[in-house]
Amino acid sequence: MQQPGNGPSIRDIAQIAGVSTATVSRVLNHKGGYSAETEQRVLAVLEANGYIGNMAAKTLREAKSKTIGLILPNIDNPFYSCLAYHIESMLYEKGYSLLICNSAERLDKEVAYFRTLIGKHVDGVLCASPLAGFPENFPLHTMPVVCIDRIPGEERTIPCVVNDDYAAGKCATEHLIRKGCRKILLVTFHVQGQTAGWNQRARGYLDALEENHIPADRNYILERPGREAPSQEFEILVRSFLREGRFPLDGVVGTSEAAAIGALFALKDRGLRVPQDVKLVTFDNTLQSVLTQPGLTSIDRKPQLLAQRAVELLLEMIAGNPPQRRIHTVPFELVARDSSL
Amino acid sequence: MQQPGNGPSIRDIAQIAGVSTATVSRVLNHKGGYSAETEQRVLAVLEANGYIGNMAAKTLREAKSKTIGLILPNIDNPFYSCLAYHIESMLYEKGYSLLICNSAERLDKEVAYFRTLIGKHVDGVLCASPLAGFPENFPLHTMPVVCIDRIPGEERTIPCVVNDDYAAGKCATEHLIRKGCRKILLVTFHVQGQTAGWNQRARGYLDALEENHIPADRNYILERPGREAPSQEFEILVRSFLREGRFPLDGVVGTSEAAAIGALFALKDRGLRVPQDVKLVTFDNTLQSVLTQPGLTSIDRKPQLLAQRAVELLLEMIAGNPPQRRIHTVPFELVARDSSL
DNA sequence: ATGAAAGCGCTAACAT
DNA sequence: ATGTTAGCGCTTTCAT
Repeated sequence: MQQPGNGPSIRDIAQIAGVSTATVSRVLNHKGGYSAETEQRVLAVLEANGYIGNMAAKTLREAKSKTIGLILPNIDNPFYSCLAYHIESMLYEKGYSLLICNSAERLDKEVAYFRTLIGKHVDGVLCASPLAGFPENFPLHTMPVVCIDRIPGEERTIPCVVNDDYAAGKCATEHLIRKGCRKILLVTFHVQGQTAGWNQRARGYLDALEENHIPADRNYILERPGREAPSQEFEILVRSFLREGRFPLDGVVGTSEAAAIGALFALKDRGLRVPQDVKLVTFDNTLQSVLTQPGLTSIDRKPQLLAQRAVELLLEMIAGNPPQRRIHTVPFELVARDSSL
Repeated sequence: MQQPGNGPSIRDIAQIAGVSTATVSRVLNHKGGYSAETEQRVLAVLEANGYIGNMAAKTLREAKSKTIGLILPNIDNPFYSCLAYHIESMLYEKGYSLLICNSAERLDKEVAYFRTLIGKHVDGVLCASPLAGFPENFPLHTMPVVCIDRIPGEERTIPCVVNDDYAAGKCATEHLIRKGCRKILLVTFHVQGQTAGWNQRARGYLDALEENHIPADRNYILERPGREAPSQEFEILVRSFLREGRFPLDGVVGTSEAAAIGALFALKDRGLRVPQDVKLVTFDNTLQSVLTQPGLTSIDRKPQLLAQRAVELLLEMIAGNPPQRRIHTVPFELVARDSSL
């Protein structure tokens, strides 16, 4: 079979340089054990013939591929594309390629991708997904895996890098309370089968209310299934909440940008002014939060830091050093904008 | 060396099933030449032992990897992440994985990635980049390549899928003229060394003016180098244009969302109302165009169609059918919003 | 219908 | 310092 790009193989190079394949291999991998003169000659032949190593052969031999898999629910969501951007950037510097696996929130796709990744001998997997619902006997633990932004169920011992979602939910809610809000709506998504962030954010919301002696009310929690629902879905939810007219409202916490944007559009449509009538806080702080009018006060989850910690952790694991802790927390920051003035 | 996931190899399976590796391979690949009984037995053993094929071995043997490379300037730009989303989705259905290569507009990174892709024996490359400035002798043509959204220089015979950027630039400008604009600013980015879209869009802008007997004025063309400049860069450009105060203005064509958003912010800052004082048209029509106030009239470039045509074309080439035409044009559509009311 | 064996390009253990 | 060679897991040709 052909060499990639129809170029020369290590054997061709060896022949031209008048050495053995072993020597070429040693030079290629800086293993030492050759004279400076030989090195020069081999290097020159390599260069002159445009040698490109056959990674398949190398992977077959060494069982590593210099490739990392990234599983995420939706690359077209600005939060995840930002995460992917930083992950790619860091991995590139370390000589790794990135296989993108868009799970589209489908378990079957996620499982299938994981099998593919194993088959391709990736050196590790970064997973912005809870890994919930995998078959009992699935060989998840035969490879370094780090979860981002999701905490897999306790039965798994997979390390993860997350924000303190409980604290973030509390922080967002307290911000509104500090601004004088008392009737605060929580607009959130709902993901099955995980110890998920949203849950923690909702807990933070509830505790913030309680600590400030504001009675919680089930009617003030709007939930929609699925991580990646478009804002229109949330807009419908909030519209119907407003239509009933039974519930006074002066604040909204959206646990995703889609949730907050949906709420914003519903409020505007209803003639409610933000922030004068209703104040709004959201999560993720992507460019979207800057573009709306008013700009959205948003919990910045520091995607670059999440990416950095996750990559560091994964590379450590690949190097053979198991992580000390299971859960790694990255700080967040509330960025105040006009929506909660 | 180990099998991926420490699972069984084809030899283990053969042994357990009491057949030869050749037979297992034949069953795996539905090649025929075995009894129904044998098939059942092998299939059962495969299943029972959680066999996962070693793609490295297969790739080494067959010189194909069921993997496609995608080179793009910035995965965190909503237009490209949308493109990536659709490409991934279609390729997944066809059994391919996607290697993401974020060139960050750096030629060195692009070249390095291309070498890596060759080494990994990818079956083809999709490239949202002009492939300009590659070394003369670079083995670009040893692999199926399709360009998206960029037309590589004439010296290359690489097929591409694009919009008619000239027509789109003209369309955007004519839309403003039809709305009564006569003093129209073009805010655009500038990419070196290519027969680039922006160029065509600018040409369309100029021709639209000419055909409507509006004199073109070099002062009304604001250019910024680089495909991926943030909106702030364009905002600065437009601010200084407005600050001079020498130029009456009633319309702006931004050839990217960043350009238009920068312009919008600069106009607002200057106290100019959109669309009453100045009307605005942009390109790309991502969610961003919906979020600003007012919503932006935008040229929808149909990223899903671009992705679809590009993937189809590439898969055809991989199947051994060279494309009939070099340039494949995908329609665009102007979506009117409040910014040009 | 099935098996034996060669070989894809590379690395590493074992010569020398 | 350098060469020889086995073998990673797979497909395929050639036997039978």
